[in-house]
Amino acid sequence: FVMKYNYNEIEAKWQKYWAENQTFKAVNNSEKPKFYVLDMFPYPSGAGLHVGHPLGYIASDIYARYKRLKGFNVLHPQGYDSFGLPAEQYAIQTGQHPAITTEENIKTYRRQLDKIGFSFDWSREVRTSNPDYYKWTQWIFIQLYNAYYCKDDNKARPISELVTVFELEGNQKINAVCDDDISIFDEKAWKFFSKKEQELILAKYRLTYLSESEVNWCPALGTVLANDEIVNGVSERGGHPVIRKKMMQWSMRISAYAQRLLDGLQTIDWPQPLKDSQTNWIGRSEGAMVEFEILTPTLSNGEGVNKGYLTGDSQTASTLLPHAKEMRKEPTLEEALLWDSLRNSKLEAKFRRQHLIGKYIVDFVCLEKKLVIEVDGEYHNNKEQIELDQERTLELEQKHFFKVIRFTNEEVKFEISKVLSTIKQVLSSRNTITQSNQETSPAPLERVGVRIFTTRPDTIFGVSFMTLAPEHELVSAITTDEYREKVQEYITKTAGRSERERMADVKTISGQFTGAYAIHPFTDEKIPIWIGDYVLASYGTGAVMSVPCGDQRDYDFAKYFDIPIPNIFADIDISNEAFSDKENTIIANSDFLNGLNYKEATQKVIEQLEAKEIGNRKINYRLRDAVFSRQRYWGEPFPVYYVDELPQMIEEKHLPIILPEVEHYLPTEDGRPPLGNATHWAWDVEKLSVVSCELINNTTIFPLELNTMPGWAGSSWYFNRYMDANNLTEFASKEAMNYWKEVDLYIGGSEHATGHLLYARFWQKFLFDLGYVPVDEFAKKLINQGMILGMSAFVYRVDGTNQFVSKNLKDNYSTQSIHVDVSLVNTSDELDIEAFKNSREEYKNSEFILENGKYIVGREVEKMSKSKYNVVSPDEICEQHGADSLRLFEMFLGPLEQSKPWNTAGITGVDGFLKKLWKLYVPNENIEITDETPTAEEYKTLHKTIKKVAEDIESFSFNTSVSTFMIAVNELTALKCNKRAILEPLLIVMAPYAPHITEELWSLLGNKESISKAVFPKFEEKYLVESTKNYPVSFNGKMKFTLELSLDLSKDEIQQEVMHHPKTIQFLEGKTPKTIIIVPGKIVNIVV
RNA sequence: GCCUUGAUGGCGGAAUUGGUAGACGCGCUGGAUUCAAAAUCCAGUUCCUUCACCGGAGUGCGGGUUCGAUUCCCGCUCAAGGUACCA
Repeated sequence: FVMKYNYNEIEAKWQKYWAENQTFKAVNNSEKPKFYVLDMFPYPSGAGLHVGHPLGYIASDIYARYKRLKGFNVLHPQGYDSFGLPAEQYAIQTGQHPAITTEENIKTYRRQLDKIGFSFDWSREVRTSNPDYYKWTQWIFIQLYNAYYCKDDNKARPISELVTVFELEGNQKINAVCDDDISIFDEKAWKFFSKKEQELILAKYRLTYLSESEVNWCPALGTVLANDEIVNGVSERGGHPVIRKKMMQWSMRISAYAQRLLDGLQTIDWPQPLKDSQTNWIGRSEGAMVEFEILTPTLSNGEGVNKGYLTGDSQTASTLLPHAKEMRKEPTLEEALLWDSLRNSKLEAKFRRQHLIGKYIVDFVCLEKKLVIEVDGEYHNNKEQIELDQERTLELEQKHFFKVIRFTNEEVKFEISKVLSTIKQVLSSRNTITQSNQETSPAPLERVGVRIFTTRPDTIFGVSFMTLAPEHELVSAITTDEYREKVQEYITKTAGRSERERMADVKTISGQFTGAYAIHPFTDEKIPIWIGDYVLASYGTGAVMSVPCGDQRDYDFAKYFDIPIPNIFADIDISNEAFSDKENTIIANSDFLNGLNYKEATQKVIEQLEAKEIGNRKINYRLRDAVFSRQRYWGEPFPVYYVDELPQMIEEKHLPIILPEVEHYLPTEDGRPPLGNATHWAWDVEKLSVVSCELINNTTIFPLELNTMPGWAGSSWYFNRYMDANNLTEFASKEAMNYWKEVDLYIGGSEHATGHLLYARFWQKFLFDLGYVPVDEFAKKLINQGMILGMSAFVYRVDGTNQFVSKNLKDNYSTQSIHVDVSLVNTSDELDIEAFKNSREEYKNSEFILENGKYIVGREVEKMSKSKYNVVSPDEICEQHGADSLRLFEMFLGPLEQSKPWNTAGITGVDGFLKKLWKLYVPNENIEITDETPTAEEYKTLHKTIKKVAEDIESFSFNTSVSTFMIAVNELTALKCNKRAILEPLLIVMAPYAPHITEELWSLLGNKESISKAVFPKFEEKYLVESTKNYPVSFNGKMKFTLELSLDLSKDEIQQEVMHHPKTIQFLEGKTPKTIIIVPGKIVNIVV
């Protein structure tokens, strides 16, 4: 019986033992302190794991095992983010159900993970595609739908509270996050709104809401594409045209949490670069919102439009306005009659006639009271016309929040006094509407002005023009006839370029004057209004005040179009470029701002703007609400059905709503999402179940939502589910969550910085607001593991031949480099020529130009990927070197957070170490151990190892631990140590890194229980105390020799010893030192 | 452009509050063992000069602070990642 280090056998044995004994199962209550170590769960792709994937898992596993040894109750779970695109695409190609391929992939993943010996508690496994799991994803969605964000409390609250307030006093006092286009209404108006109108208003407050947003639709592929799947306006795959298509989609009001997401970063220990990218992504900028009044020459002749009573839709305004003028000139008899009566009666409201609202010209309107009066002609009996009128009323009421009342010609002609009294009555029931409630629009809605956001309100006197995005809604309304053609031409030109093209091409300056002018709020000067595509419609208000002296883009624009560049900075030369240094700004030529610095001037100008009610302080965020709908099959279905186009949540007790079966995984031919193919996808409100689509009658059976949720839905809360993964009645029990609270250590890739990690923080804060989770940041500490890069290998084909030339001879030829599979190359970069020839038909008859009888391949570090033939699988490493070797080697490669190339050749180092370790315990054929007292030297080695490794693990410096182990084993081998008092604790220290070999040796030493139940040895300083120090003696800071001296010596005694040393005398060459620096226990430095 | 991180032998990397630069491992060179190979063991391995000793230079580049700088400060170069006409 020979005890050999047979890693395959040993590793299989212990993996089986751990599984059978449920060694790593965590309990939800314990005397021990808790510790939660989490990995980002993987998407189980068909390709399986490569050696880069387990890097973070190994690190977290070491940490988890270490914490167990340190006496913690450790939760270390694992699961699968199993909804996703690749399975769906595979399904489209093969017809194979994504659930089946996903299941297969998970099996592969599990097998691969098990081989590496992780200490996961698999009893808590989650899969996002599992109905028991996505039931709760749907549940959270419903909670979001039923909540709004209250700015007074700075948290989410139930939407039902909002309804109560609306019923009592309307929305006038509500301070909540909502859509920009909300209007003010009182309780009477609220009651006046139809159910549908009320729902549409509530939608503007809900934390998840439907809105029309654009998607990239590729008709040829019949699918929606992500931005990065489009290159130059055509699909990356196939090069088919892509069109922008508007679709009703769910959005998440993450913008409500912008400030808290920012503030929360202060409280969590996450990597600075990651915090920085979240900070940038949220993009908070402080400044002011300012409204500039517009002079609109074309409109100034007409009635009621010169000074800002424009309510028309910019798209149609230009064509409708002349029409309205015409109608004003030639009113019908009835219109004229009513107009006179309205003016003569003592109504306190001001009416306008033939006024543009949205895309309609209404007969009479009182803007202050938001009341529209329409007089119908004789065609009102026509059925078609009635429908049109209804549509018109609906839009005016819902979109523009006007009350519409109608009279017939007959009523006006014969019963004018009754008509007037009705009008009076309605007027008195309506509150005066003067202000929109939200801070982004401080001015009355009816005023024509252009609102801009600026971070430099202090430079307002430097404004010499304004620029609007070409898509800005006011553009066509303000453009003068003189410039209309050119403006239209410019708009058409820029619309033809995609956002991407526009962004890529930042050098070309382009723009067009509109003919319109704004009025400077302080100087009353005329400011020309331009349009230019350097202004983005999607940021701020889509309009800027251009201060060429203070902003380089404005400067370049002004230079290009010969617009004046007034200088408002004291003593700054702006003849070559703009000056944008806030810190060194002193304002000049700016009336009441003269002489002030950036901060003072900003403060003062905002005060003035607020006093004049044309502007206010404003914090703007770049963060947009997140689109939450995907036109995909393999995702969570929404628990939503539609009644009269209004979304309805399915009651929580009927969840989960299970993903239906479909025949095809592509969208339907008419462009509906894949769930449009489902035959059973309708909601029966009586049976309370999903039924056949054929039964839809829109009275009791309604269509279900066809979109599915995005990939980040399931991953935004899974860390909470692990705390109580098998709970059937709650997403996790209160007790479990109060015990585990949050993740203590989260390890994963930095690529999730602005996706998963931001959304997950958002959901956690939301769940916290509603009292469902105990903390509002889900992960205390986060570490980003670096990427492991592949070492690609290349062969060099001589152009136009079937000859391949070895690396160092290739410069003599004209060659093309071709990726070659790394498995065909040995550790000395030599190509296995026979294997290469057989690898592909086209290489069969290749010839080779060798160097020294060998073919040497070229090497290059690249991302590991199948297409580069540089993938190394952990399976083959486990097979050939063992899991412990793999674990140690991955850690040994370098600092966890750095990216580094993989080179299998280096693994022999840790292989050798493990063999030496084994030999230390089993020097001959049997384990040899004594209970003798160790020597001081042996103790010293052990304790410095304990100290270093504990420090390393706690500072995530896993690579240095491995070298510490090597040093320890080398030293103890040299000492021929076989003392139990040394070798037993040493195993415990190494157990987190190399769990299998340590378990085996631990049991060979006679221990009955798993080493993972042991206690991490206590470090004792006394074993490291030294009596002497080998002092480095430096001259002018350069070390020249060392000198062994007792640590008891005083400074003076050290100086005596050093100065009398022959080497010192030699180096001094007879000179007297200027100073002698002595740091006892550290160094001696002689200055000459 | 902006933000972040980094730059140390042939390679991966170490040096924890400023105190012996290059730990540990790979690779390479030489040796032992072997018929031979693999495996194992021993020695050497920053560069320049030298047979060797001695000596000199040296942590991306240029300055500075300090008795002493890979470490702190200023200016620059390059690389990687994030982000972007963000007003």
